[in-house]
Amino acid sequence: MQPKRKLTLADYQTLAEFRYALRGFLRFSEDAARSAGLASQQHQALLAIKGFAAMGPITIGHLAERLQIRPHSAVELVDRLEARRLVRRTPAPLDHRQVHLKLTIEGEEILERLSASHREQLARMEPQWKRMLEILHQEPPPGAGGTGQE
Amino acid sequence: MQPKRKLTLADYQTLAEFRYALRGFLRFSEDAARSAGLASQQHQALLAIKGFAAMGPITIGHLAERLQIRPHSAVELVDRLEARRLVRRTPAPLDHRQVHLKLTIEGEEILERLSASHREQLARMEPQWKRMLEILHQEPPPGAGGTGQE
DNA sequence: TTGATTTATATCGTTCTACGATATATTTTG
DNA sequence: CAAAATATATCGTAGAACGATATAAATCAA
Repeated sequence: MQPKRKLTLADYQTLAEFRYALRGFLRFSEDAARSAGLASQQHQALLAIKGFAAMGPITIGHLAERLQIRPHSAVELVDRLEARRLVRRTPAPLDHRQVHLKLTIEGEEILERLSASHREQLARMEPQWKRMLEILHQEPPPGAGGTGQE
Repeated sequence: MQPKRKLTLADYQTLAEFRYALRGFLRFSEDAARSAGLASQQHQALLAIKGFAAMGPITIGHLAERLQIRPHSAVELVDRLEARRLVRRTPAPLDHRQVHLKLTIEGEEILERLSASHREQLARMEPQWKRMLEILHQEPPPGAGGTGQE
């Protein structure tokens, strides 16, 4: 359970840089969603519904799993999306407890715009992220752990 | 401003997979922070303070920039951290408007534990993330865009 | 130096999202 | 058919960030 080696200042810096990059992406995404009139989680829900489509219509429970939230939180999220006419609930024919979710035309349109800009942004960020992930992955050679400062 | 090519179902799936992986990491991080008795943002603030240390003591304003939040939100975050004795404010000697932030011993200890587990988790996730980022980066050849399912 | 402007931090009230606890409807099990 | 399990829904609460605004310190203009 103990870490294999002591963390150096450089390790903290790398972790902090990674978080900074992550925050940068999340802010981009949040701003993009807000520009489209959505909360970030609403955008992510649209994407999860659309991305699941190939496996059949998604239920509230599956949506919750994809977003890593509790099912009853997904209920509330879908409530908001349905109020904005971006998603529609349909009772599942086989199991009447379940609800199937489907994007409306408007939901599809908003998601398409957001997905296009996200794909571009992720492509832009890819080299930086890759570099940071590699640094985090590899163990530095012994004696090479310094502060890296000055 | 228009996307270069139409998004395929596979594109949505890849974007959704990427978000799913991201959510997975964020949930891991949130759970880890919660286990240490912290909110996720509190953990991220500790990391940002520590990671900035090589560039000198961090101010509220710099912390806000690193976390991509407004300065007055950083104030509130630091309020909570100081209440838990994880961070201490010190008036900046040169500019008395500024405040310098420093981790307490307890703050250092908690951060060290969390950073070690995060480094391991990121190393675990690295291959998957790298793969997804590459897929998002490269343009698929024309006619190759399918659903990718089954 | 003094007064105006800018910068850094702080305070207040509000909003959003997720949560725990709980409820209802439907399916499955015995 | 009754009991247990599953899926979705409702209600009240809490945490974090925000906009608007306030205060203190530094800088600039003349």
